[in-house]
Amino acid sequence: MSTIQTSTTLQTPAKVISTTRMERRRPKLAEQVAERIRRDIISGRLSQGAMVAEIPTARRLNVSRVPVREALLVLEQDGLLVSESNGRCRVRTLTNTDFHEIYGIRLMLETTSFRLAALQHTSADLKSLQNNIRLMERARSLHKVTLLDLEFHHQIMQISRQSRLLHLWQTMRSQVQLFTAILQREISVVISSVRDVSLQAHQACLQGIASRDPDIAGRCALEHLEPWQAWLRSTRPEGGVR
Amino acid sequence: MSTIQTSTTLQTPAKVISTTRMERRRPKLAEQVAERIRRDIISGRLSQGAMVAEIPTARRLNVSRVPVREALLVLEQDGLLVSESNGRCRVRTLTNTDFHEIYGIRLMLETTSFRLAALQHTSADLKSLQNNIRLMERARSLHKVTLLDLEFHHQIMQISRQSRLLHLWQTMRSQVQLFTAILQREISVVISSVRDVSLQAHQACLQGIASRDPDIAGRCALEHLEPWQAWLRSTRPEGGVR
DNA sequence: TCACCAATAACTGTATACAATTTGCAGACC
DNA sequence: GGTCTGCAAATTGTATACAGTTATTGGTGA
Repeated sequence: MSTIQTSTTLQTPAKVISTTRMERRRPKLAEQVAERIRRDIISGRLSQGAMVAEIPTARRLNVSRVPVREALLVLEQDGLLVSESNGRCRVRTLTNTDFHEIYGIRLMLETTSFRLAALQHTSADLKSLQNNIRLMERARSLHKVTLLDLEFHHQIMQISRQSRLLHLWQTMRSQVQLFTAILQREISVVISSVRDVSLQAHQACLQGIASRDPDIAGRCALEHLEPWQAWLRSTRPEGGVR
Repeated sequence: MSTIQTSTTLQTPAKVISTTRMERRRPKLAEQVAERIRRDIISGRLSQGAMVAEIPTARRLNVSRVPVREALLVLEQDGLLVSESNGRCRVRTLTNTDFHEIYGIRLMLETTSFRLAALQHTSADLKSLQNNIRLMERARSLHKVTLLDLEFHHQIMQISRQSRLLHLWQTMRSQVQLFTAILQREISVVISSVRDVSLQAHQACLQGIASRDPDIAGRCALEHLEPWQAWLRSTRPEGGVR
């Protein structure tokens, strides 16, 4: 009993240690468990409000309770779980208010990162972003497009070179993913249109950052997220986030 | 072996369970341990770069390793500890770059909360802030002033009524406290001057929020934090945060 | 004196054990 | 039928055990 059982229906990342003697430590079980539960929540296999108990989870994944406990602690920090007063955990239920909140927080973080990126980027950074755009042009699945989109924004966070900003983003990232996944399940989206909209927006973002003007770059963040805001407002107008 | 030993030199919060059958659960050991280590770091009893190992800490606090492990996980999330590739934890060492970063993140969070507070506050909220100011007028110790200052900003976060903004603030809060504590240890400050400066700034903040204009309120956040920024720049100009 | 190596001590990662609490259910009682 | 009660099962909080890994120390040879 030492590795997560891979026989169930869920796919495994199979992140074996790269043999290239990188300074990469063997991923702790807790991390694997957290990642697995995270995927289950985002994919909807664990539905909102579902209880996530330590013992059944540990049994299901064929590990002891200790790594599960730590995983749950992390997932609670990430806002995917809420712990009740009796210590039990449930998958967080997202309301429309939560959607607005997540949107607002994301706007705050991205505006800051865009501004910093505009001030601090190197030509290599721009190339990297350009590459992401090229990859998205060729993407043929919604999943791939979604991943590349997230990666694009992550790259900009990294370009801003602020470990704490990146950290806050990582904290919110799971919720953003959950948010996106839920929306995609609710509304039927067409791959090509999503990709084209994203591409257009990303190209604008890249230009804004390249301009080295933080105000222009910051406005790009706002404009990129605006469509979501509009859609949210039309769905249910629930107090302004900004 | 079940409660944190209180015999050492460190004071204890003595947060006994309120017998008033509140829906308040008994605080877990992990939380108490985390709080204790947090205090030790902020107060400087645990110096920067010091190793915080599980077994000695568990022995010192007279608990088992499990609560300590969870506490360390939380404190790492809070940015007070960094874990090395071998799994060991050290107290984070703050450089001047970190000071700038923390200042920048705080400015981002506070600007957002000030804007939201301007839009959403009730008269009770303003009364509460006013009360904080009154208490500070009477404060006679630097410690008290510092606590009230933090409480003032915390209140504004709460007024903005965004659980995730509050959560990100809580995540950064320890580092802000550490930041402040270190500065106060480095530069000799006079109680009355700190209090007077804070009071003046807080009064301006209150007015800005009361104006219900998010732009004015946001500018208050900037102006409140500006002195720190100036001081930081004069100490060592290290790349603009904004 | 310095480099190298082995034995040992200490620490982390994970599993298991146990006590206290909570939940759920079955049957008694109104 | 509905509600109360008490027992059994499940779950959490904490402690301990054990294996594998890392740091340390002390000694040996050049």
